[in-house]
Amino acid sequence: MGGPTRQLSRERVLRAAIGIADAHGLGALTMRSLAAELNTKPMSLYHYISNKDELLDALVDGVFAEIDLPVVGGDWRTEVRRRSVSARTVLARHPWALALVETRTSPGPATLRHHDAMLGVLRAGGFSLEMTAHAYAIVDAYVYGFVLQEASLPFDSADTANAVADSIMDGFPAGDHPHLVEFATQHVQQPGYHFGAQFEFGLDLILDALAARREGLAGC
Amino acid sequence: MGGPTRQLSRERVLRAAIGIADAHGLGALTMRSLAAELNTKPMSLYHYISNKDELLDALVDGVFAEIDLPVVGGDWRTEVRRRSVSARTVLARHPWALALVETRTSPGPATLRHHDAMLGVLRAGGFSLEMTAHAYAIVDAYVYGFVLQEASLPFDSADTANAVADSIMDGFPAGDHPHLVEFATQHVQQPGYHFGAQFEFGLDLILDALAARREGLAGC
DNA sequence: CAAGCGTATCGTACTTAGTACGACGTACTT
DNA sequence: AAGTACGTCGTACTAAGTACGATACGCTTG
Repeated sequence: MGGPTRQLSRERVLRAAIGIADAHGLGALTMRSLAAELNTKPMSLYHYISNKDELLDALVDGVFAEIDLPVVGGDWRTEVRRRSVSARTVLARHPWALALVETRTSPGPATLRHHDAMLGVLRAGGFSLEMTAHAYAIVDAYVYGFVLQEASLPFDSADTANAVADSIMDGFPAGDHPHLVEFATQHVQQPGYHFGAQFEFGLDLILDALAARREGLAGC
Repeated sequence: MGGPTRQLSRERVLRAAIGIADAHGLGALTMRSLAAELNTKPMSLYHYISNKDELLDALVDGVFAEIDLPVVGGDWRTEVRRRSVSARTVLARHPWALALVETRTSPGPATLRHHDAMLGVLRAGGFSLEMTAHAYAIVDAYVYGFVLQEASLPFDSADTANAVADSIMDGFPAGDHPHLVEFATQHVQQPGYHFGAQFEFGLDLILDALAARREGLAGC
């Protein structure tokens, strides 16, 4: 876009790829669209990435790099909470990333650094190895799953929720799905409703529960 | 496969599609491969599905249909637990389903029935509308996220975990990622390790925490 | 300055996938 | 017996990934 065509670079390629995926979805990210965005031709890209799969791996790692690293010295609850909020924000900004995570199985450097920091914070916080495994699995399951739900919501705001609900309910006998109807009309379609606002409630609930079992002491 | 080519039907098409996705992944599910599996030609399929997108929608709904429906009369904790374990089992059996969930935004009949039952169980269990929203969001985030993690693990068993860990650590200065190394050697590579076994621990932790706040009473 | 070389770029074309269009056959109706 | 509707499929167009090899540009070396 504008200006003389600068030299290509792996950096520029990756940045442009993220831009396309953010703006138009993963489906719009093709070698051709990527080349066009960079004012070049598809085959020129293959000097910086060996194939599209490797490009996708790099994108995932790039997203992980955007997430706040927890600080190993600090209070475990504070650090885990901060990085979880950050992870959720970042993943919501790049909704295509989660779909990729599921397929890619070769973690990049930023991903590894991230995992290492999280494990370090939990261990330093007094969690046993086994409880560290539990805690990390639970927190990440929650974060990923929450983002996944956000991404698959058929609506963005209460406004569109209305229309969507109506269109879905069409074609079903009235009285079917009574709880869904109650939920939609009495909760989702209320003024201040915003699905995303629930994130921190659940996160704190989970962190509380983990704190209570940090060293194996039973519940309350 | 074998026998005279029976009459096609939407049922047979969907069943074959699920079979291919289970066996060889979503990527292997093409209109051509699907046609071949059914001893027919690609264009014949279009009499039963209007396009591939609609096929994918139908697949997602088919997967939801496999999940145990919670019983609205029963104890909320028992029912939510049972259906969550079932959901995790089903989604693990069809690992491609989660990737689809993220893109599809028009829920099918089985999906709606499922949501309705879950909401009903929670409401009947004494949860306020708001706490129902929280509880459902948290439980499902956990279930989805856990399955997502399982699906993206680079290994299936402790055996392969070993090899994978080694190959990943190659190319990094020794001493980098100390916590990751500790975690891998002291925990993941121990005899009985199995990531999936953590599922119920986390689920119970979350259900305990929800029970404690069911009606807004503070923590312990 | 000329010759040579490595690297970045790109033109062409092959392959796989989704699917539009319309022809064909079979079975059931009238 | 003739028509009709529906299921089937042959052909072909489009989009996308990428192999192969040619080209072009800039830097080194004699």
